[in-house]
Amino acid sequence: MSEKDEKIKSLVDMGFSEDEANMAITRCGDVDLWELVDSISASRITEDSHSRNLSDHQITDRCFDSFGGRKKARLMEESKKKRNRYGGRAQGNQPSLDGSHDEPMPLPNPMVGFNLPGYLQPSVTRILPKQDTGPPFFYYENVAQAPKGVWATISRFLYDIQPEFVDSKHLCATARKRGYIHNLPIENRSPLLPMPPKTIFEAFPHYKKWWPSWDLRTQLNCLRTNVASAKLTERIGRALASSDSPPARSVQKYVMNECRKGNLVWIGKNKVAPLEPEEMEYLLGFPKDHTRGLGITERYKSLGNTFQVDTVAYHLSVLKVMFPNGVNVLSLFTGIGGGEVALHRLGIHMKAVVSVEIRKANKRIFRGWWDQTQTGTLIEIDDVKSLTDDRIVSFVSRFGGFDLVIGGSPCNNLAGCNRYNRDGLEGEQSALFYHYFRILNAVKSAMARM
DNA sequence: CTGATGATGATTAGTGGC
DNA sequence: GCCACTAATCATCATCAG
Repeated sequence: MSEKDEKIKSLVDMGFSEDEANMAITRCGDVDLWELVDSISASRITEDSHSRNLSDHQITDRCFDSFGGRKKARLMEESKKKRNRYGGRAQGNQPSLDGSHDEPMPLPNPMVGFNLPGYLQPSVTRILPKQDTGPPFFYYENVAQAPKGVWATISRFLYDIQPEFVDSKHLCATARKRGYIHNLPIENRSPLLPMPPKTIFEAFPHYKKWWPSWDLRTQLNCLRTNVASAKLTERIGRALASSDSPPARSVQKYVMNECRKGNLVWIGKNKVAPLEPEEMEYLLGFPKDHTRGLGITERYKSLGNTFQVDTVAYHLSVLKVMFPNGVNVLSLFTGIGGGEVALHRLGIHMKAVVSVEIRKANKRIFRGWWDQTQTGTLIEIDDVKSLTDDRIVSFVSRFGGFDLVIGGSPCNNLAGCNRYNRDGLEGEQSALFYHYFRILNAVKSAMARM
């Protein structure tokens, strides 16, 4: 299969037609896949606004501002340069030859977003262009520590809105460094109450008993989808048992390294263990036993992939006064329903949720929670690829539009702990981001015609 | 066939000495 | 600036037991 054919196949997989793919390649030449997507989306929306009633000034302005002007100029600029994927390990910090470079997207330190409850930092004020404010509101999430250039690309697609990077360790006892791009107001936010504990001992007081004085951790690292093996925790136990008290520095170093990597806690003398699923549910802001009923492996996988509810709820809290009668939600990559749990805990009624989630285990958990706690309408869809523009128009018509489009697209090909397929935003799963983009634009477009 | 288990580095950013 | 070092990280695969 030629390179061109592969690109066409990828674009078709993303939900574009073969004609559109061919035209984009003709227009742009031999450029990266994401630039082709950009080009197709630009021409789609430009056509859309041409074929529509031109008295709709807001939409017309919006399209030409966002795509007709800036983006085309930028495409010409950037299509000249070759992008340097990680893979050439010999290249290191090689400066770009033509002088151009991706605009840097540094992660803030401390990673506290625009503001956080209880932090007396200067609260950021931001003014979004009118065309980027809702309706609909949207909320997009992914891992903060993605490969270079990924967040710059995501931000570019999502209307050049600056990501809000937040480490959930500032809100709860476990780290979770994530980037959020949204068009929600950022004033007058309010946290879920009660505020979750921020330290390991506050969250799990019984671990004090066996916690050695030389383990200085007060918070846990990011909860992931896998757990340390029993063999590993046994090795740690043996190393400590055959050591002095306190252990030699080299032993301490080995043990602490493994404890940090595996998020291990002290459950006995010289005995460490990974967290239980129930403890993860608690740290992440879910109700007790939210994922109960799945196998242990599935529970860890589902929990490792979800939102930290308090963090997301803090951002979504501004919706409460805006929608006293409830919201219609389009939920992409729903997972176990972190966004919905956040809305529920905020006391925001969900009139209807259209949920797209492909894993059966997640669907079962979410459906179970919904049936027990909600009275609104739930519509389940398996795959973002099958949520076509036509179906979106139909849903928008049926529900009178969506108030919130929320979702975090797959991080598989972005996450640092992936040894095998960390190939960036164009990776097999992470490329589904472009469906988030496509679907969001389809919703905006359909709602503009209401 | 399905689910549980155990083993498997690299890419980033930051720090501190020189 | 350069280099050694510390540190964190929504994962994947082969294999095994049932």
